[in-house]
Amino acid sequence: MTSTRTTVAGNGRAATLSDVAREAGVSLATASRAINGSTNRSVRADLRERVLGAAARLNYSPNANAQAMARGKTATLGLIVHDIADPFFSTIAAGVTEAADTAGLAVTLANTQHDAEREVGFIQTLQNLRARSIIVVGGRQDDDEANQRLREALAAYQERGGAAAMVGQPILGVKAVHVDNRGASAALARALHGQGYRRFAVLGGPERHLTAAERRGGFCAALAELGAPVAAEAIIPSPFVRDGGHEAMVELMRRELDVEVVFAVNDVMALGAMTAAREAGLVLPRDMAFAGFDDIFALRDVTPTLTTVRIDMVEIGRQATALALGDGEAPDLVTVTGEVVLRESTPAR
Amino acid sequence: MTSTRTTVAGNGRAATLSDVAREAGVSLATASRAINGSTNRSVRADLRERVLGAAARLNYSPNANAQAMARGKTATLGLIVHDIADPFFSTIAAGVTEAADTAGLAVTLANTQHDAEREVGFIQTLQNLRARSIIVVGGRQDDDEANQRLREALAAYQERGGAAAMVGQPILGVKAVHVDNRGASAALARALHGQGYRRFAVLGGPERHLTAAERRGGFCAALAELGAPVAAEAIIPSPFVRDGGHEAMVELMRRELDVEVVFAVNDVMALGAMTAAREAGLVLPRDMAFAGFDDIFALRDVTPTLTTVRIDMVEIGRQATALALGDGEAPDLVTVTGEVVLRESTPAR
DNA sequence: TTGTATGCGTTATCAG
DNA sequence: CTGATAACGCATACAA
Repeated sequence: MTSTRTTVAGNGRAATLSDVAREAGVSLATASRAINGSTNRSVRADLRERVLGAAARLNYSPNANAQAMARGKTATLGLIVHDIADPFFSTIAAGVTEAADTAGLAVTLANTQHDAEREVGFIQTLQNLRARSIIVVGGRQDDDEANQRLREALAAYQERGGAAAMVGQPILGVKAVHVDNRGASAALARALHGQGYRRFAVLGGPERHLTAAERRGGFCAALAELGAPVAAEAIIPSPFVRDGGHEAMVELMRRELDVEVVFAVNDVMALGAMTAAREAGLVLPRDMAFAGFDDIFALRDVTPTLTTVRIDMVEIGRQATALALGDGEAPDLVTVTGEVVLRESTPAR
Repeated sequence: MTSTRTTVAGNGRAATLSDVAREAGVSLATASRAINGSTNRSVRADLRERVLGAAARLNYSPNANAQAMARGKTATLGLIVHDIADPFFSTIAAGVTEAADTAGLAVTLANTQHDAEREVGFIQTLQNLRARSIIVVGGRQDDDEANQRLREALAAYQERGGAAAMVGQPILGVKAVHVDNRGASAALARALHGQGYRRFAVLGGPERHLTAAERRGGFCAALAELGAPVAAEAIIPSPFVRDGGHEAMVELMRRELDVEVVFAVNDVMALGAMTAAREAGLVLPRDMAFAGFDDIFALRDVTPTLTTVRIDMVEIGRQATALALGDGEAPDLVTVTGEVVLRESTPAR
C-alpha cells in the first residue's frame, strides 16, 4: 500500500537515486554509475538507457550534499569581496564566475561590506561548507592583528585540504594575483610629468591600506626622482571609496595649494573628486587635471575622459580562479602589470 | 596504535563531531546538542563547556553538507543574475547578500551572461544543491518557450519544497518584486513634457524585452495622451546594455530626425548614448537632452547629471530576499514605484 | 559488468 | 538530561 506509487515524484519528496534504481530495475550502484559514468564508464548501454530514462521520468535531481559526503569534496568555490556593488569587485566577480562556471563549480559569494572581521567569519562559513577553494579579493590593511587572524583562518582551511588564493598583497600565505601598483603608479607619474605637469596632489586613500600605499608610494617616489616631489600636505588620506575621493578633494581645495593635477588612487575616488571639483565651480580639465587607477568600465562614459592605469579585472578574476583551482603547477604569485592610459582629463601643458 | 592521537586535528583530516565527543568524554548526541543548542537547550552546563572546549581545541568545523543531509535542508540561497558586472545587478546583489547574511544564509551566485538558457541550468544546479530558496533577477523576454521552460524548472523546484522569488515581471509563477515601469516611465514623460519638450526619441532596448517594453510603452502612451506622440522611426531598438545604448544613438543620429530629448530605457544605455552623441560633436545638454532609468550609483559623477527614474535597487534586493524567505505572510507581488528625478541633462526649454 | 555492503558526519528518535 | 542508534542520499571497495 505504501510502495505502489513509483512513477510520480510525489508531492514534496524528491526522488532519490534508490527510487531511480528501483524504477529502472537495477541496483543502486549501477544507477549511480550510469548517472555519472565517472572515470570508468562501465555500465552496459541498455542498462544505462533504462537508468537515464527512469531518472528523467522521476525528475531525479542528484543531491549535491549527499555527493559531497560520499565523495569527500564539493564543487563549491567561495568568493569573498569587500563590496559587490563596487565596479572593481563586481568586474572581478564576473571573471571568477565565468572561470568557475567552465570548471563546473558553484560560486558562493560573501560580501564583507568593508568589514575585515567578517572576512574571517566567511572563511569559517566556507570551511563549514567544505568549499573546494576560496578566493579573497581586496587590498589588505597594514594591521598585523587582523592579517594574522586571516592568515590563521586561511592556514587552517588549507590544512584541511582547501585551496585558497587572493587578489591583493601576497601576505596571507596563499597564492595571489597582485597588481604591480608601485610600478604602474610610477609609470603614471612619469607620463604625467612628461605631459608637462609639475605640481601634484594625491588623494591617497586610507593610511594603512596597502594598495593605496603602494600606489601613493610608487607615484610619489617617481616624482621625487624627477625632481617634482609631492608636498606632504598635498597628500590627502580618505576612505578607498567614491565618497572618500569626494571628501578628500573638498579637503584639498580647502587647503588652497597650488596644484595642477590630482591623482586619486582608484577610479571611483577620482570620479568622486571630479564631482567635488565641479561642485566648487572648477572647469575640467582646464582648471584641474585628474588621474585615477583601475580603468573601470564606467570610465567609458565620463567627461572629460579619465586618465588612468588600466588593469584587466575580468582577467584578474580568471587568474585568481586558476590559482585557486591549482590548474597545473600554478605559480604562487601572478603579478599583473597596469597600462597607463592618457586621456582628456590630463591634457599636455 | 591508530586511535591514540586525539588532541591534534591532524594533517588534512578535519575533526568530526565524534572526535569532539570522544575528546570531551560525552556521547555523539550530547556533543551535537551542546554545539548548536537548537530549540531546546537541554545539556548540563559543565558538559556543554567540556564539549565547547574540546571543539575549540580540535578546531572543529561542522560539516554543513552533513548537516544538510541530517536536517533535510540547507542554509543556501541561490541568486541568478544576467550580468554581475552590470551596476543594476551588482547593486541588487548587494541588497540580497546583506539580507541573506542577516538571515544566516550563504549566497550562491549564478551569472548567466544574458543567456536565458543558462538560467534553467543554474536552477537545476541550485536544485541539486538543495538551496533553500532561489532569486531570479532580471527582466523577462517575450519568449513563451523560454519562459515556459523556466516556469517549469521553478515549479519543479518549488514542488520539492524550495521557495523562489524574482525581480521582474511576475510571469513565472513565483513571488515577485516588480518595478512599475509603465507608471514611472509615464511620469517621466509627463515631467519632460512639463519641462517644455515636445520632440522625443526612445532608445527602446530589445523588442521582446518586457522591462524595455513596459518602459517604452508607458513613456510613449503618456506622450500620446499629451498630444506629443513619439514617431515610430524615433524608437530605436537595441540590446539592453551600455553598448546597445551607444549603437542605438548612432542609429538615431543617422536618421537625422528632429529630436529634442532622448529617453533610453535604462541608465547604462543612456550613458552610452550620451557618449555617442558627444563623439558626433554634440554638446550636452545644449544640443540634445537625455533621460535614463534606474538611477545607478555611477550617475552621481556624470556630467551633465542625468535625469532618470530612481529605484532603490539595494532595497529591491532586500525585498526579493524577504519574499524568497517567506518572511511572515509575504505577499505574492511587491510593486516598487520609481521616482522621477529631473537633473541637468533635461533643462527646461 | 553488476550487485552488496559500508561509510561519509549530523540530526533526531527513542529508550534509559 | 544523556546515550544508543537509525536515518539522510550517494559513492565506492569488494565480492560475485
